[in-house]
Amino acid sequence: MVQQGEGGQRVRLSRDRVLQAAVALADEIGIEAVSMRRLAQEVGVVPMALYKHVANKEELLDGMVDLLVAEIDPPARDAGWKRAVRLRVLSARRALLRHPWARPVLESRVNKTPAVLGYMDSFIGMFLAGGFSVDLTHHVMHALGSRMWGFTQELFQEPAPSAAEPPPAPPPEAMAAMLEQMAAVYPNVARVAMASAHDEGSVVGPGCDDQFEFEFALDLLLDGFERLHAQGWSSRS
Amino acid sequence: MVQQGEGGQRVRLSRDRVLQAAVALADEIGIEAVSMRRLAQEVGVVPMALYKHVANKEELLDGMVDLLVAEIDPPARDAGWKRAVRLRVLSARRALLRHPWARPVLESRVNKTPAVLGYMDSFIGMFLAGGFSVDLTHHVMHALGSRMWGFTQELFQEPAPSAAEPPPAPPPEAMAAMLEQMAAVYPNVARVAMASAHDEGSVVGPGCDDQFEFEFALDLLLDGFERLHAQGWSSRS
DNA sequence: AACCTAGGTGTACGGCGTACACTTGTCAAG
DNA sequence: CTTGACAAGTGTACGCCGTACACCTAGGTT
Repeated sequence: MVQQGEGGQRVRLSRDRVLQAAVALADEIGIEAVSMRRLAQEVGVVPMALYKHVANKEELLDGMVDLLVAEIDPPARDAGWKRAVRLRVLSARRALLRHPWARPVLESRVNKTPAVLGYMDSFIGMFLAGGFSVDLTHHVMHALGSRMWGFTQELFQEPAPSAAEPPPAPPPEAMAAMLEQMAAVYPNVARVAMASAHDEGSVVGPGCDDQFEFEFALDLLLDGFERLHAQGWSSRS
Repeated sequence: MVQQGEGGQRVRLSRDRVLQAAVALADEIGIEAVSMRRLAQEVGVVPMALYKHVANKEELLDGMVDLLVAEIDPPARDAGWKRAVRLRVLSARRALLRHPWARPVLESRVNKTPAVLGYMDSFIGMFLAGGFSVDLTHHVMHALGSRMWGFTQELFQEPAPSAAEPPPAPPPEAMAAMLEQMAAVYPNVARVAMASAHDEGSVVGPGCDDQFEFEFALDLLLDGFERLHAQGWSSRS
């Protein structure tokens, strides 16, 4: 995977090539396995060479987020605030699903880059353009929270696909016993887990449609926003 | 801080003492500074000694979460589902605010301990007891997402209080210039930031009431849930 | 031809989690 | 009181990590 020119001569590194490579690598092996050393190896260079292009690992991660943000569609024009917000969030979500590393990285970021601020700015702009008061817009952005980025803290997230293979699935009869025991100790969890599993034929496993859940909550919030907006809600009241 | 008995003799370690110490240490120095080595030093023992009480660092973090969960109040009795859920979430939030390390740790957890499952089970139970269908309960739990734990992904989280002191605040006139420039590039961000800052007299900084934002979004969701419940909503429709 | 400098190298340091072989302290049975 | 077993604590070591710092080197400018 070492990047080389025709005659074996090195291709010059650049900040952009470093960031692109980092994104590709994280897509491939997972963010927790991306180290400066591993990335350097990937671009065919000694680890310290990377530091000529990014100040440190934090800045590398910031740069990766910037690349992600660039994948999110701009706001739809003439669509009405609600539809525009919905479309954009779903676009963000698509970008996020293409890059599984992005969620934890976004969560960990503390300093906002210009690209991130730009995204937030234009996001806020959609509400303001829709006639929302500055006040309501503010609270509504908080209410959206991470949904602005196309994700929510998942209740049950399946363990990340890692190089280490998971323990072998227990045999079906043991599984049934486990389920029974589970139902005894956590009856409520069992009830909703069973119900959603039933609907799709899968006995266990996620058994619920991530995208559906996401849109369910998103629409619930958007409908709430609409109601508040219509009744001229303000935070001093 | 080495734990010793009267005559200087060691106090026996135990899993519980390890976990308690880990929580206290994380409260004090921040979770990112808690290492097995640092924790061992805190309890007056060599690092490897900890492994006689927890299998590895992951299990240590799981144990810390369990301690946190134990701080959350049980569901209120005879309060109606909405009030019960609201009270409980706010109790979780209080626990979370006492332990700033908990949010990132909760986010990173992948295997649910019995204590966590127990919390979720009784949480789900509040909706079922309120007459919610299993189906609606399922989606409603997803909609709550991390709010069940008393937090949401923050839009602007202030940098964690770390040992390293932050760069000195720029002089006020430079600040004004920065704000002006910011307003030019990110007009919408500037508008909502200004407005919320204005209300509280603080020129900049968070300038918005975390608790208020949290309750705003929580109530928006709960009201949405109520509406769906009242109209007998079901996911197949 | 001489020089400058941006980009790439090599070595090293202090941290991390934890495997593995060991000593030590405690307590129950003989 | 002795003994021996087992749990608790120790010491050393390995392979990772991010990155400071001094150095070399290839290209382009003068």
